[in-house]
Amino acid sequence: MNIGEAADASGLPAKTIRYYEEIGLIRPRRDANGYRAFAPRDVHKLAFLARARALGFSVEECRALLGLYEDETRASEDVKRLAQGHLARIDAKIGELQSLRVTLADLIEACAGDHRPDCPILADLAAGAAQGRTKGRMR
Amino acid sequence: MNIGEAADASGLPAKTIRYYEEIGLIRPRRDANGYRAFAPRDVHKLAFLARARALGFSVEECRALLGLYEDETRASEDVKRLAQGHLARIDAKIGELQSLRVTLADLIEACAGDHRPDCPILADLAAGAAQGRTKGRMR
DNA sequence: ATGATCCTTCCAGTAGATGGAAGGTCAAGC
DNA sequence: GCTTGACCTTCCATCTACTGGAAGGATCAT
Repeated sequence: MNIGEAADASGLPAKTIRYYEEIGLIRPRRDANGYRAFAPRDVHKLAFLARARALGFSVEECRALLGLYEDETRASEDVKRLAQGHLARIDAKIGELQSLRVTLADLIEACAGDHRPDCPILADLAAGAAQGRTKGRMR
Repeated sequence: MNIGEAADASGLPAKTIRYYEEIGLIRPRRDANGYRAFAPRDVHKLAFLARARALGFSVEECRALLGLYEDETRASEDVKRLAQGHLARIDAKIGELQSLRVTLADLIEACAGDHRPDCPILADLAAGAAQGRTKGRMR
């Protein structure tokens, strides 16, 4: 199976597959002509990686997950811990974004959005660094 | 005012300030010795940038915002449009993360997290690429 | 044989900094 | 006057996770 087929089968672009080989996530053997030859097992790993990346795991986390996946003697505890760490980061990110969202939505609402120059958004950016938030929300 | 002071005053690391100069966001003048000399106006711009970046605007959006801020004849409409675009991207990102969060939390909950190798998380990653989701949630 | 479509490697670029090396400058203290 | 240390300067490398493209070899269909 050449890289094109492996790409179709795994859902990853060929470029990405080459990159994953470069960083040592997979090691497909090579045909006599130098072409990469993907065994079903390789394609399976690629699909695993694609799914793990889609769930937001970092490439290094994916490496660890793949290692655990291939280790018959793994403890599910290790997998769970890894996933929990990732979940915690996602939650942190969501919280961060929701906080931004509130501030930004307030500012947008306060802005007339017409042809005049007066703008609470710019006013906040200019003053906000000092401390002022819209609507005087201060801690 | 040297870069160290400007950094303290604006809340941005000196490295970042140099970077912002490099990409043309600010143009502090130079003292005879080659040191950057920050006028209050420069520091104000840096603080503006720090706040805008903290709100998640991209550097290019910050450039545009700074341009609007300095343009007395701006229309608040333009600022608002920019901010609305950013808000939309934040909302999209939040949605994406929340979706990941649900899947991941389900998987984590299903995982015993003990010393045994059986693990629904790995099972999902291995099979998930095909289509299976935990709890058979399919569209 | 020829052209299209594969495949290969290698280099560069993306965003937004950050770290570090090598070296110039300045103010204080002795 | 000289050293020490805290500044400052530039330049280059590194990070994440790819992606784009150039140059060239291999394969396939006609």
